[in-house]
Amino acid sequence: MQRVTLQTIADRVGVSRTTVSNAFSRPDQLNEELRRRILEVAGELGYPGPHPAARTLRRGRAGVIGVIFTEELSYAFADSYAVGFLRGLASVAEQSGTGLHLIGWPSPDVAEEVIADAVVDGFCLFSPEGHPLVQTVLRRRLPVVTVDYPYVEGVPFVGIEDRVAARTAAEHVLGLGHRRVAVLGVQPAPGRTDRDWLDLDRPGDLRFGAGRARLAGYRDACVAGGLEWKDVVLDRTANDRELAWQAAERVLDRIPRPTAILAPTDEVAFAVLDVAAHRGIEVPGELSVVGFDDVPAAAPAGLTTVRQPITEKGTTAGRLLLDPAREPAPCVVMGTELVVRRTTAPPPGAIA
Amino acid sequence: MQRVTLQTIADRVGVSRTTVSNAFSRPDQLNEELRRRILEVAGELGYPGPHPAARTLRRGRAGVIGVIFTEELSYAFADSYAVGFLRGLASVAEQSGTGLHLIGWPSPDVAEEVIADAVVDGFCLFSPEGHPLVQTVLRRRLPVVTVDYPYVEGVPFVGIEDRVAARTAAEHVLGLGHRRVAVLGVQPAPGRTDRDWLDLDRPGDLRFGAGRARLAGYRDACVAGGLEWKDVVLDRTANDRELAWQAAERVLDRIPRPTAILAPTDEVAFAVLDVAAHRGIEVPGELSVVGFDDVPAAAPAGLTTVRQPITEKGTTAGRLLLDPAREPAPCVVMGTELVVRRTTAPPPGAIA
DNA sequence: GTCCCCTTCTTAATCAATTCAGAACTAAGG
DNA sequence: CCTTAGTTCTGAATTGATTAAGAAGGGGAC
Repeated sequence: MQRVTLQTIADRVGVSRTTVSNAFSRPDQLNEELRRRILEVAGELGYPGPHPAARTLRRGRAGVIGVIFTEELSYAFADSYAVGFLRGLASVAEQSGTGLHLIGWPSPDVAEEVIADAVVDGFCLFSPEGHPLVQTVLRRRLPVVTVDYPYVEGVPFVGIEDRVAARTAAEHVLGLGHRRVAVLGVQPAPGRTDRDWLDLDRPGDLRFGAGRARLAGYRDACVAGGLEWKDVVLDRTANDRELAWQAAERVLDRIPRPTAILAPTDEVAFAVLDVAAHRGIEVPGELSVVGFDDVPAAAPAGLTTVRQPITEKGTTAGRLLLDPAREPAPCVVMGTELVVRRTTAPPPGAIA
Repeated sequence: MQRVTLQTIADRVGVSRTTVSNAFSRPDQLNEELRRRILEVAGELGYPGPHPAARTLRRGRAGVIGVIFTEELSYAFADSYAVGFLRGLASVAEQSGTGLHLIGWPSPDVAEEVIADAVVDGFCLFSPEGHPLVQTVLRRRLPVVTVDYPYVEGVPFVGIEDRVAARTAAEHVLGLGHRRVAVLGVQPAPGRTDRDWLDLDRPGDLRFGAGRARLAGYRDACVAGGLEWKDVVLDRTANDRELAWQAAERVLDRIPRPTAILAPTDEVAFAVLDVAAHRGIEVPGELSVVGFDDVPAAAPAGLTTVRQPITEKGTTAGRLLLDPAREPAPCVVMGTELVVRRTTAPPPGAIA
């Protein structure tokens, strides 16, 4: 059984391949009556429609943009921040009939292959933790926009001032009078690295984006507030419920216990709140907690956090990708805002 | 400036196009030294690698599967059930280097076009509410698996026994002694239909899948339990925070107030719990609530609900799609389980 | 010396469409 | 009657690769 192509139909109807193509793609180019006959024959033969790959090849447009994650795809869906971003991106993409091709990172090799093989019109690098595959992506010479990290000269960018934003969060807590402060850092998913990225003075590395920047912001505020950075309780975790829970336990078991915890993401902050509830530690009476992102669940939970325009980041990235390229490459830095809710208060024993 | 293709490189190096192709795709087919030279020239010329569309065309394999949603993509990311499913699907897809092409449904026309134009090796129809685009999808004559709804003869299927599962949920509540029961139904996103789908005796329609089945299950239990179906408070909502909230308000404002609410999804159940909390209605003292799905947030919230294997549905669907086709088309019906937690109890005034 | 195989490379066909330039014909305007 | 325009269709070129078949050359076995 031979495959059914435009030619098959053309032969059957007795017209040229061009005419059949027009019947599908440019109805105004042929007689309505003939077109009906062609479509009818196509139906009889079970023609699946013009072959998308052939069409893409000839037209030079795929109608799809690739979204690349630093982590496994499953992780992307598990994280509210990522989900919110995708929501924004999807909403502008679907307006122009553009699909999303999601690309995860099961292993560097596979990712590299998938990126090289993706039938797309452009890429969105969504990488809160920086992205080691930037070069692979740039090699494709397609429009690209990076989100959060890394910032690459000449490549459109969307992000926030992580360091500054983190600093305001820390200042809020210090301003309330806290002196025993703990800071949690996110690192890329477990096993991704064994280097001591908590060392903020080590030169930059694409792999550690927002996480390190936020950490640096916390330090800025602590140092400015008269705390020794080495006295601040420091621990690391990943943006993963299980690991965050463990980190929260470690920090809350410290003696003396910190009176405030700065979490690098809301997900981590929730883990801290859960552990505190389990331990019977009162929030904010005995413990203040600050998150980062202001994911949808933060408001109902009463979490004090730094709001960033999650969905808007997505829509902006989408527009940058779909709009005709501009010079110079746009670099959009969005605003953030500290949202004080019910998980922060003066430390116990403070004068009210 | 001419585009750089295999031919450009071939001419420059002085070899045939085939050899250059082999340098990229079949390294064992040529001399290592020559290969190095070819790649070097490719680098100098800024060759972006073999064109994916051309490659796909020739090879007949895209390395991508399309996932089609009944609703807008943004909605897909907002719903924990969908997210969980995608997580499962993504995990098996990425193992075989297969990408996911997500296709939403901004409007029927656009969706139709996107489906026709998607460069994919198969489709997964993810449609808790049934899917009017099945025909469009089948026309592509690619492997397909439908999830939840609809079941199409000859097409692999993954789902659960929604009606039976819903029935056990209702039986649980009735068994506790509740007689004033309210049932909420999900319908597709607002504006998708104006037909009275709450009429369970109306003949089936692809558009109304799990929602109606669950509703029917609730009715089964009520009728069997000696309640008149017309005495059961019935309201409709969509699987959307805002609309669910409004529906919950309507139902809780009824006089006499229902003592138990059966929600068609956990998302809707959460809305009911929120409204109850706002109204100062005690759960489960004054009101019992049952959800459906057992999304991750259900456990911490203590929600009594029907568990279905969300992520496993995704992995199963993925395997069905990627594995060589089998005859007859597999039809996987997965198990469900009532999980009783802290949102259900006997009605107020019942004998303890 | 001949035969056979292996490695390395080339030629030509193929994948399934789109698009540009132009042909054939009809209809209208002057 | 000639010109111009408009509609409808065709032929050939083009998109950028992969692949099967085959040629050229070298080396080893007999």
